[in-house]
Amino acid sequence: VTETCKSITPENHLAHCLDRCRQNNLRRTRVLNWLLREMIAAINPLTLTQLQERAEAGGLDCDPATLYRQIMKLEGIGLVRRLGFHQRSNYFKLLLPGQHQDYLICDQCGAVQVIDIECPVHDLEDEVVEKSGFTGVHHELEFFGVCPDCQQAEKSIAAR
Amino acid sequence: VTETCKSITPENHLAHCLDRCRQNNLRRTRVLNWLLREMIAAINPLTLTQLQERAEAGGLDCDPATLYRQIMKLEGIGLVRRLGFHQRSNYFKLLLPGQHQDYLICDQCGAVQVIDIECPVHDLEDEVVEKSGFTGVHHELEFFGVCPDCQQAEKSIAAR
DNA sequence: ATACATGCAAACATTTTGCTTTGGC
DNA sequence: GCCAAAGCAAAATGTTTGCATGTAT
Repeated sequence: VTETCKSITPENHLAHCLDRCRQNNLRRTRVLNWLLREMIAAINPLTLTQLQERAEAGGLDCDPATLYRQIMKLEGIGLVRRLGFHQRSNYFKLLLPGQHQDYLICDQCGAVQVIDIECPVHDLEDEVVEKSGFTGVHHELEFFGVCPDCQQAEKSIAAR
Repeated sequence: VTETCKSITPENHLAHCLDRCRQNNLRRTRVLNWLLREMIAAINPLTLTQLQERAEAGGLDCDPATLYRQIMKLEGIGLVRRLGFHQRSNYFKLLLPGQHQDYLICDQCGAVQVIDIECPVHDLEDEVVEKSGFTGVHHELEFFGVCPDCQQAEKSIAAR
Protein backbone atom coordinates (compact mmCIF):
# COMPACT_ATOMS: atom_id res chain seq x y z
CA VAL A 1 0.00 0.00 0.00
CA THR A 2 1.46 3.32 -0.96
CA GLU A 3 1.14 6.47 1.03
CA THR A 4 -1.33 8.63 -0.84
CA CYS A 5 -3.05 10.78 1.75
CA LYS A 6 -0.06 12.91 2.70
CA SER A 7 -1.36 16.40 2.18
CA ILE A 8 1.87 18.36 2.33
CA THR A 9 4.24 17.37 -0.42
CA PRO A 10 7.20 19.17 -1.94
CA GLU A 11 4.94 20.00 -4.87
CA ASN A 12 2.45 21.68 -2.56
CA HIS A 13 5.26 23.69 -1.07
CA LEU A 14 6.51 24.68 -4.46
CA ALA A 15 3.06 25.82 -5.53
CA HIS A 16 2.72 27.82 -2.35
CA CYS A 17 6.06 29.51 -2.88
CA LEU A 18 5.44 30.27 -6.52
CA ASP A 19 2.12 31.79 -5.55
CA ARG A 20 3.75 34.08 -3.08
CA CYS A 21 6.35 35.05 -5.62
CA ARG A 22 3.80 35.84 -8.28
CA GLN A 23 1.78 37.92 -5.85
CA ASN A 24 4.89 39.96 -5.26
CA ASN A 25 5.72 40.38 -8.92
CA LEU A 26 8.78 38.20 -8.92
CA ARG A 27 9.40 36.70 -12.31
CA ARG A 28 9.59 33.00 -12.72
CA THR A 29 13.17 32.60 -13.83
CA ARG A 30 15.53 29.69 -14.08
CA VAL A 31 17.31 30.72 -10.88
CA LEU A 32 14.13 31.24 -8.89
CA ASN A 33 12.83 27.83 -9.88
CA TRP A 34 16.02 26.13 -8.93
CA LEU A 35 16.37 28.02 -5.67
CA LEU A 36 12.88 27.19 -4.49
CA ARG A 37 13.25 23.50 -5.29
CA GLU A 38 16.60 23.36 -3.60
CA MET A 39 15.42 25.07 -0.46
CA ILE A 40 12.31 22.95 -0.24
CA ALA A 41 14.41 19.83 -0.56
CA ALA A 42 16.94 20.95 2.05
CA ILE A 43 16.03 20.11 5.60
CA ASN A 44 18.66 22.38 7.08
CA PRO A 45 19.12 26.07 6.51
CA LEU A 46 21.89 26.86 4.04
CA THR A 47 24.51 29.55 3.59
CA LEU A 48 24.96 31.42 0.34
CA THR A 49 28.19 29.55 -0.20
CA GLN A 50 26.50 26.22 0.27
CA LEU A 51 23.82 27.22 -2.18
CA GLN A 52 26.44 28.21 -4.72
CA GLU A 53 28.18 24.88 -4.31
CA ARG A 54 24.95 23.04 -4.80
CA ALA A 55 24.14 25.09 -7.84
CA GLU A 56 27.45 24.20 -9.46
CA ALA A 57 27.09 20.56 -8.54
CA GLY A 58 23.53 20.50 -9.79
CA GLY A 59 24.44 22.06 -13.11
CA LEU A 60 22.97 25.49 -12.55
CA ASP A 61 25.24 28.17 -13.89
CA CYS A 62 24.60 31.16 -11.70
CA ASP A 63 26.49 34.18 -10.46
CA PRO A 64 26.87 34.49 -6.69
CA ALA A 65 25.49 38.02 -6.85
CA THR A 66 22.37 36.76 -8.54
CA LEU A 67 21.81 34.13 -5.90
CA TYR A 68 22.36 36.77 -3.27
CA ARG A 69 19.85 39.18 -4.76
CA GLN A 70 17.31 36.48 -5.27
CA ILE A 71 17.56 35.44 -1.64
CA MET A 72 17.27 39.06 -0.56
CA LYS A 73 14.08 39.38 -2.57
CA LEU A 74 12.64 36.26 -1.04
CA GLU A 75 13.55 37.58 2.37
CA GLY A 76 11.91 40.86 1.46
CA ILE A 77 8.59 39.21 0.74
CA GLY A 78 8.85 37.15 3.89
CA LEU A 79 9.32 33.81 2.23
CA VAL A 80 12.86 33.33 3.43
CA ARG A 81 14.31 34.00 6.83
CA ARG A 82 17.88 34.73 7.68
CA LEU A 83 19.28 32.82 10.61
CA GLY A 84 22.27 33.85 12.62
CA PHE A 85 24.15 30.96 14.06
CA HIS A 86 27.59 31.64 15.37
CA GLN A 87 29.43 31.51 12.16
CA ARG A 88 30.88 33.86 9.69
CA SER A 89 28.10 33.57 7.18
CA ASN A 90 24.38 33.76 7.58
CA TYR A 91 22.05 30.87 6.99
CA PHE A 92 18.82 31.07 5.04
CA LYS A 93 15.73 28.96 5.26
CA LEU A 94 12.45 28.87 3.44
CA LEU A 95 9.46 29.73 5.59
CA LEU A 96 6.80 27.15 4.98
CA PRO A 97 3.31 27.37 6.44
CA GLY A 98 2.85 25.61 9.75
CA GLN A 99 6.52 24.83 10.06
CA HIS A 100 8.75 25.82 12.91
CA GLN A 101 12.21 24.45 13.52
CA ASP A 102 14.66 24.60 16.37
CA TYR A 103 18.32 23.87 15.90
CA LEU A 104 21.24 22.14 17.50
CA ILE A 105 24.65 23.45 16.55
CA CYS A 106 28.12 22.25 17.39
CA ASP A 107 30.25 24.96 18.97
CA GLN A 108 33.32 23.27 17.59
CA CYS A 109 32.67 22.23 14.01
CA GLY A 110 29.61 24.34 13.36
CA ALA A 111 27.40 21.51 12.10
CA VAL A 112 23.75 22.47 12.13
CA GLN A 113 20.90 20.07 12.64
CA VAL A 114 17.19 20.39 13.14
CA ILE A 115 15.96 19.02 16.44
CA ASP A 116 12.59 17.65 17.17
CA ILE A 117 11.39 18.99 20.49
CA GLU A 118 8.20 20.39 21.82
CA CYS A 119 8.96 24.08 21.57
CA PRO A 120 7.47 25.81 24.59
CA VAL A 121 8.13 29.32 23.47
CA HIS A 122 5.14 30.17 21.34
CA ASP A 123 3.07 31.17 24.36
CA LEU A 124 5.70 33.69 25.31
CA GLU A 125 5.36 35.61 22.10
CA ASP A 126 2.15 37.26 23.24
CA GLU A 127 3.87 38.38 26.39
CA VAL A 128 6.74 39.79 24.38
CA VAL A 129 4.39 41.67 22.08
CA GLU A 130 2.60 43.20 25.04
CA LYS A 131 5.72 44.24 26.89
CA SER A 132 7.64 45.58 23.91
CA GLY A 133 5.20 46.98 21.37
CA PHE A 134 6.97 45.02 18.65
CA THR A 135 4.93 43.74 15.71
CA GLY A 136 5.41 40.65 13.60
CA VAL A 137 7.07 38.83 16.43
CA HIS A 138 8.66 35.47 15.87
CA HIS A 139 11.37 33.63 17.72
CA GLU A 140 14.39 31.52 17.24
CA LEU A 141 15.64 28.85 19.60
CA GLU A 142 19.00 27.21 19.30
CA PHE A 143 20.90 24.75 21.37
CA PHE A 144 24.66 24.67 21.29
CA GLY A 145 27.20 22.20 22.55
CA VAL A 146 29.90 19.81 21.44
CA CYS A 147 28.81 17.07 19.05
CA PRO A 148 29.87 13.44 19.54
CA ASP A 149 32.39 13.63 16.68
CA CYS A 150 34.15 16.62 18.15
CA GLN A 151 34.14 15.02 21.59
CA GLN A 152 35.94 12.08 20.02
CA ALA A 153 38.45 14.35 18.34
CA GLU A 154 39.15 16.10 21.63
CA LYS A 155 39.81 12.77 23.32
CA SER A 156 42.26 11.75 20.62
CA ILE A 157 44.21 14.94 21.10
CA ALA A 158 44.20 14.60 24.87
CA ALA A 159 45.48 11.02 24.60
CA ARG A 160 48.71 12.11 22.94
CA VAL B 1 18.89 54.53 53.69
CA THR B 2 21.35 53.33 51.12
CA GLU B 3 21.35 49.93 49.52
CA THR B 4 24.22 48.07 51.08
CA CYS B 5 23.26 44.40 51.03
CA LYS B 6 23.41 43.85 47.31
CA SER B 7 25.74 40.90 47.03
CA ILE B 8 26.48 40.97 43.32
CA THR B 9 28.25 44.16 42.34
CA PRO B 10 30.33 45.05 39.32
CA GLU B 11 33.35 44.65 41.54
CA ASN B 12 32.36 41.10 42.40
CA HIS B 13 32.01 40.36 38.75
CA LEU B 14 35.36 41.84 37.98
CA ALA B 15 37.01 39.77 40.66
CA HIS B 16 35.34 36.66 39.33
CA CYS B 17 36.50 37.37 35.79
CA LEU B 18 40.03 38.20 36.79
CA ASP B 19 40.14 34.97 38.74
CA ARG B 20 39.12 32.99 35.73
CA CYS B 21 41.68 34.78 33.61
CA ARG B 22 44.48 34.16 36.05
CA GLN B 23 43.56 30.48 36.29
CA ASN B 24 43.97 30.31 32.56
CA ASN B 25 47.26 32.15 32.48
CA LEU B 26 46.02 35.29 30.84
CA ARG B 27 48.10 38.27 31.72
CA ARG B 28 46.53 41.21 33.37
CA THR B 29 47.12 43.83 30.73
CA ARG B 30 45.72 47.27 30.08
CA VAL B 31 43.43 45.92 27.37
CA LEU B 32 42.14 43.01 29.42
CA ASN B 33 41.30 45.29 32.32
CA TRP B 34 39.46 47.72 30.14
CA LEU B 35 37.62 45.00 28.25
CA LEU B 36 36.35 43.26 31.35
CA ARG B 37 35.13 46.48 32.91
CA GLU B 38 33.43 47.53 29.71
CA MET B 39 31.67 44.22 29.22
CA ILE B 40 30.56 44.08 32.83
CA ALA B 41 29.11 47.56 32.53
CA ALA B 42 27.35 46.81 29.24
CA ILE B 43 23.94 45.28 29.62
CA ASN B 44 23.72 44.30 25.98
CA PRO B 45 26.06 42.11 24.03
CA LEU B 46 28.46 44.09 21.85
CA THR B 47 30.11 43.68 18.48
CA LEU B 48 33.82 44.06 17.97
CA THR B 49 33.14 47.32 16.17
CA GLN B 50 31.10 48.66 19.04
CA LEU B 51 33.86 47.72 21.43
CA GLN B 52 36.41 49.53 19.30
CA GLU B 53 34.26 52.64 19.23
CA ARG B 54 33.88 52.55 22.95
CA ALA B 55 37.59 52.07 23.39
CA GLU B 56 38.34 55.15 21.32
CA ALA B 57 35.69 57.19 23.09
CA GLY B 58 36.94 55.99 26.44
CA GLY B 59 40.53 56.90 25.70
CA LEU B 60 41.88 53.39 25.26
CA ASP B 61 44.28 53.22 22.36
CA CYS B 62 43.99 49.70 21.08
CA ASP B 63 44.36 47.91 17.80
CA PRO B 64 41.30 46.09 16.47
CA ALA B 65 43.31 42.91 16.08
CA THR B 66 44.28 43.02 19.73
CA LEU B 67 40.69 43.41 20.81
CA TYR B 68 39.79 40.55 18.54
CA ARG B 69 42.43 38.25 19.94
CA GLN B 70 41.59 39.15 23.48
CA ILE B 71 37.93 38.34 22.90
CA MET B 72 38.89 35.06 21.26
CA LYS B 73 40.93 34.15 24.30
CA LEU B 74 38.08 34.97 26.62
CA GLU B 75 35.80 32.87 24.48
CA GLY B 76 38.35 30.09 24.59
CA ILE B 77 38.29 29.94 28.38
CA GLY B 78 34.49 30.08 28.36
CA LEU B 79 34.19 33.53 29.87
CA VAL B 80 32.74 35.11 26.77
CA ARG B 81 30.10 33.76 24.46
CA ARG B 82 29.57 34.66 20.85
CA LEU B 83 26.00 35.39 19.87
CA GLY B 84 24.67 35.20 16.36
CA PHE B 85 21.91 37.63 15.71
CA HIS B 86 20.99 38.27 12.16
CA GLN B 87 23.59 40.77 11.34
CA ARG B 88 26.88 40.84 9.61
CA SER B 89 28.98 40.91 12.71
CA ASN B 90 28.86 38.71 15.73
CA TYR B 91 28.00 39.89 19.19
CA PHE B 92 29.89 39.01 22.31
CA LYS B 93 28.79 38.87 25.89
CA LEU B 94 30.44 38.12 29.17
CA LEU B 95 29.18 34.97 30.85
CA LEU B 96 28.51 35.79 34.46
CA PRO B 97 27.52 33.18 37.04
CA GLY B 98 23.82 32.65 37.45
CA GLN B 99 22.98 34.95 34.58
CA HIS B 100 20.97 34.02 31.55
CA GLN B 101 19.59 36.49 29.06
CA ASP B 102 17.11 36.31 26.22
CA TYR B 103 16.97 38.93 23.52
CA LEU B 104 14.60 40.95 21.44
CA ILE B 105 15.93 42.20 18.14
CA CYS B 106 14.45 44.47 15.52
CA ASP B 107 14.40 42.87 12.08
CA GLN B 108 14.59 46.32 10.55
CA CYS B 109 17.15 48.37 12.41
CA GLY B 110 18.92 45.56 14.23
CA ALA B 111 18.62 47.05 17.70
CA VAL B 112 19.25 44.47 20.39
CA GLN B 113 17.69 44.52 23.82
CA VAL B 114 17.60 42.15 26.74
CA ILE B 115 14.12 40.98 27.65
CA ASP B 116 12.94 39.92 31.01
CA ILE B 117 10.86 36.79 30.64
CA GLU B 118 10.60 33.52 32.42
CA CYS B 119 12.69 31.37 30.12
CA PRO B 120 11.07 27.95 29.88
CA VAL B 121 13.82 26.29 27.95
CA HIS B 122 16.22 25.13 30.62
CA ASP B 123 14.24 21.95 31.21
CA LEU B 124 14.59 21.03 27.59
CA GLU B 125 18.34 20.96 27.74
CA ASP B 126 18.36 17.58 29.45
CA GLU B 127 16.16 16.20 26.74
CA VAL B 128 18.47 17.58 24.10
CA VAL B 129 21.52 16.07 25.77
CA GLU B 130 19.84 12.69 25.89
CA LYS B 131 18.66 12.69 22.32
CA SER B 132 21.81 14.09 20.76
CA GLY B 133 24.79 12.98 22.78
CA PHE B 134 26.05 16.56 22.82
CA THR B 135 28.00 17.77 25.84
CA GLY B 136 28.19 21.24 27.34
CA VAL B 137 24.77 22.10 26.09
CA HIS B 138 23.45 25.63 26.42
CA HIS B 139 20.81 27.48 24.53
CA GLU B 140 19.99 30.79 23.02
CA LEU B 141 16.53 32.24 22.65
CA GLU B 142 15.78 35.30 20.60
CA PHE B 143 12.66 37.11 19.63
CA PHE B 144 12.51 39.13 16.46
CA GLY B 145 10.04 41.66 15.14
CA VAL B 146 9.66 45.28 14.17
CA CYS B 147 10.34 47.80 16.91
CA PRO B 148 8.02 50.75 17.57
CA ASP B 149 10.44 53.23 15.99
CA CYS B 150 10.65 51.30 12.76
CA GLN B 151 6.89 50.86 12.70
CA GLN B 152 6.64 54.62 12.88
CA ALA B 153 9.12 55.05 10.07
CA GLU B 154 7.17 52.62 7.90
CA LYS B 155 3.99 54.58 8.47
CA SER B 156 5.67 57.81 7.46
CA ILE B 157 6.81 56.29 4.20
CA ALA B 158 3.40 54.79 3.50
CA ALA B 159 1.73 58.16 4.13
CA ARG B 160 3.60 59.82 1.27
C1' DA C 1 64.61 35.67 30.75
C1' DT C 2 60.76 33.87 28.87
C1' DA C 3 56.60 33.69 26.88
C1' DC C 4 52.48 36.04 26.13
C1' DA C 5 50.33 40.48 24.42
C1' DT C 6 50.43 44.23 21.16
C1' DG C 7 50.69 47.04 16.85
C1' DC C 8 50.89 47.25 12.16
C1' DA C 9 50.14 45.35 7.76
C1' DA C 10 48.21 42.33 4.83
C1' DA C 11 45.31 38.28 3.46
C1' DC C 12 40.91 36.34 3.41
C1' DA C 13 35.88 35.51 3.33
C1' DT C 14 31.61 37.33 2.81
C1' DT C 15 28.32 40.68 1.59
C1' DT C 16 26.92 44.43 -1.19
C1' DT C 17 26.67 47.67 -5.15
C1' DG C 18 27.06 49.65 -10.14
C1' DC C 19 26.33 49.02 -14.63
C1' DT C 20 25.43 46.63 -18.92
C1' DT C 21 23.01 42.90 -21.16
C1' DT C 22 19.47 39.35 -21.20
C1' DG C 23 14.94 37.59 -20.81
C1' DG C 24 10.03 37.28 -18.66
C1' DC C 25 5.77 39.42 -19.03
C1' DG D 1 8.70 47.31 -25.43
C1' DC D 2 9.17 47.71 -20.64
C1' DC D 3 11.04 46.61 -16.45
C1' DA D 4 12.93 42.97 -13.56
C1' DA D 5 16.69 39.63 -13.39
C1' DA D 6 21.29 38.06 -14.61
C1' DG D 7 26.20 38.46 -15.39
C1' DC D 8 30.46 40.55 -14.56
C1' DA D 9 33.46 43.37 -12.00
C1' DA D 10 34.69 45.81 -8.16
C1' DA D 11 33.98 47.95 -3.56
C1' DA D 12 32.78 47.63 1.19
C1' DT D 13 32.78 45.23 5.44
C1' DG D 14 34.27 42.15 8.81
C1' DT D 15 37.42 38.48 10.30
C1' DT D 16 41.82 36.35 10.70
C1' DT D 17 46.88 35.68 10.43
C1' DG D 18 52.17 36.81 10.25
C1' DC D 19 55.72 38.95 12.09
C1' DA D 20 58.50 42.26 14.66
C1' DT D 21 58.36 44.64 19.07
C1' DG D 22 56.88 45.53 23.78
C1' DT D 23 55.65 44.03 28.42
C1' DA D 24 53.79 41.09 32.38
C1' DT D 25 55.33 37.44 34.99
